[in-house]
Amino acid sequence: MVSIDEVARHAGVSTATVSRALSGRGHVSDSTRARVESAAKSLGYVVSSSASSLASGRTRNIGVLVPFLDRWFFSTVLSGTASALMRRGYDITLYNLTADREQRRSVFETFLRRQRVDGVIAISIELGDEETERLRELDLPVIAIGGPNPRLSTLTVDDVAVARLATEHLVTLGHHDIAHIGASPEFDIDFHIPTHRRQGFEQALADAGIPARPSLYEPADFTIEGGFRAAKQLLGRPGERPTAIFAASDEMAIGALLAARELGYRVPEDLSVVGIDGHELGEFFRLTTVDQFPLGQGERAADAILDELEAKDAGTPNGLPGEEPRRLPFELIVRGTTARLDH
Amino acid sequence: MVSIDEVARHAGVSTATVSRALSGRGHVSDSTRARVESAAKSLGYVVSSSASSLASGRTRNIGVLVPFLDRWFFSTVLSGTASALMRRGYDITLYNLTADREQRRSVFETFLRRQRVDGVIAISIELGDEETERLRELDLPVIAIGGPNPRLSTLTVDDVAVARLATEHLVTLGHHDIAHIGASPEFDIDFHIPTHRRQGFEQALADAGIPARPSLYEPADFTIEGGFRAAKQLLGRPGERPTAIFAASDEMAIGALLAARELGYRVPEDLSVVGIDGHELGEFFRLTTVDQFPLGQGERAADAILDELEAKDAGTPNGLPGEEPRRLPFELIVRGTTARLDH
DNA sequence: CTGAAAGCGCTAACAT
DNA sequence: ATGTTAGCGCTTTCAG
Repeated sequence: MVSIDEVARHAGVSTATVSRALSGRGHVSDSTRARVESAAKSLGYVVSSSASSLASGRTRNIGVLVPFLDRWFFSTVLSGTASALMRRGYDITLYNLTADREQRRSVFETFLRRQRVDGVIAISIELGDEETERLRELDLPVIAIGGPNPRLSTLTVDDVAVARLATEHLVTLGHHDIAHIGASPEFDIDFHIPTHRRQGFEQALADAGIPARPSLYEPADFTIEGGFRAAKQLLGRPGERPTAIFAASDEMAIGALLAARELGYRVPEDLSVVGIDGHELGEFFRLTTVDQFPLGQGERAADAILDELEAKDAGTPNGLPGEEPRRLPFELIVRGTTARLDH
Repeated sequence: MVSIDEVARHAGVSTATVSRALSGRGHVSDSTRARVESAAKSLGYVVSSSASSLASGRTRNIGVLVPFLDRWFFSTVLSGTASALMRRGYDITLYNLTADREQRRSVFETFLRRQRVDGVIAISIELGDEETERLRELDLPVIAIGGPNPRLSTLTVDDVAVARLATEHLVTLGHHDIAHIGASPEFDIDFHIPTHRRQGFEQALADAGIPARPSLYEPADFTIEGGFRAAKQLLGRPGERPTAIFAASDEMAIGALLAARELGYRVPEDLSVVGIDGHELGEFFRLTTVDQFPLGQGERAADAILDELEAKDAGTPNGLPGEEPRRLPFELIVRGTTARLDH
């Protein structure tokens, strides 16, 4: 591998000048810079990241924590993050937090402490107090998508408001008998999103003066299959039948659509269905949803952390932890699975 | 950040001994090792990756190239790779090759040359000659999933055989009028998988003495929506109608299933459908498919590269490039979308 | 089995 | 604007 002295020799300058010319830190005359750059290019020189990191303390690398790699939502956010980071010349090292507690611990106690990264982005991770503390001890910029977590900088979408919006849409269309597919009321309180979405659903009903009916709740696990099963229950059992279904994720909404179709219900004539997320399949299924722009979330997190890094570098730190959570946008997308209730 | 001398001081030994005790390279008495380990643990010491890499030339980090992050197949392979690497203490830095040619170039010319990784795994990337050459110049172990590429170590599934197997299944069930959804014959030859699958399909038909019929080919783009559209064409237009559909991916097969249902065909009574891949939704849709175990592919690639690294380290390099491509397993999974043709 | 010391390849004062 | 030089925090001979 060609090293910096070789470039220096070819350009007829010192290694310090090569470093300055190539990194853009410190002044170098235009003519020397040109000479250095051409020498570097012709030799195929690229700065060694470990040598540079060791000397400068900067790695040009961001650690990204994800809970799942193979689920649409997370991989889409990650995709946004990856492209934004790469655009700005940063590498990304990926930490996939698995169910294995021991392995998860090791990410916080070992992997992240190798001084391999300049900052950390945590994508929709439900962080324990200890984990949050480990992150803070890193003394690195951290951006969490999700939360809000008062001890970290967060980008968060207001899940209560999102669910309220979806439900209000149904109410506006005249629906009263609206079922809920998502977290059961006694759901694990560690995982907040499903609970928030249920709360938003209930708020919208309450605002409209519609009493909640336990028989219209059906728990499911956020997959297509889970939504399918839940909808089968809701639509198949005798007694009160909903005219609309609120599904706490698009995947479950799609499952519900499939179930309705299989039972012979026409959507949206006999049944309206609304989801949440902005899933890529939503368009195909003509699904009405509240889009939360996951790709954009990933990009924003990347930009936020790089901005913080640059500000820190320039000596004007912004984005202190503990600040107000930054709010992420969302939008109701009305497509073909919801319609006015026929009287 | 606590450094190695602190640990050395606490344990009452030299930094060299700390290094040896913690890395396991070179001999250290059991009692010293124990003292060092406890000092390290109590101080929360973790080796600095840049310092260690600079001194040793080893990074404990593998670069992973993927063409898409947000498509099921690739993110599943990646998931397998990530968990296997993490299990063995390796970090993974992710390079998402986008459509942007310039950015793609920069991955090969710059990002990968930063000496940040000990090896590279390329997941289903169609590498150009120049790119292959850049990879070889890195002088690092490289494993490509896909190919085969005679200039690289590859793990490849025999796509021709896979498609043949799926088609033979249909033939065995008595089908003659079998449609093909996938690459059109004049498809971009740069991207091999769709073409291989079409060839396997044709071989199976030829073996069974069934002439290929152009009207039973419908091109599609490997998405659910693409499969849906293609199946609508095949099943909706007047003239000869297939009794079975071979879809070159599970996603297209699922689209075809949905289209069939919408047109009122019963599956498998009126129409058999087979896919390829082993998609997570296959079970839900009762889809007959040829599974290629993407999670396992990712794990195998990780294990292969780590084995190569260890062998190299131990001075017994194996897995030279140019070797025979290692074959990946696949298996016909017969579920509910295929049945014997009714006469 | 352990310690001393010489780098690994770069960056960042400090000079000039 | 550029060069000199002292590290950055480890690993690895080389001695002992």
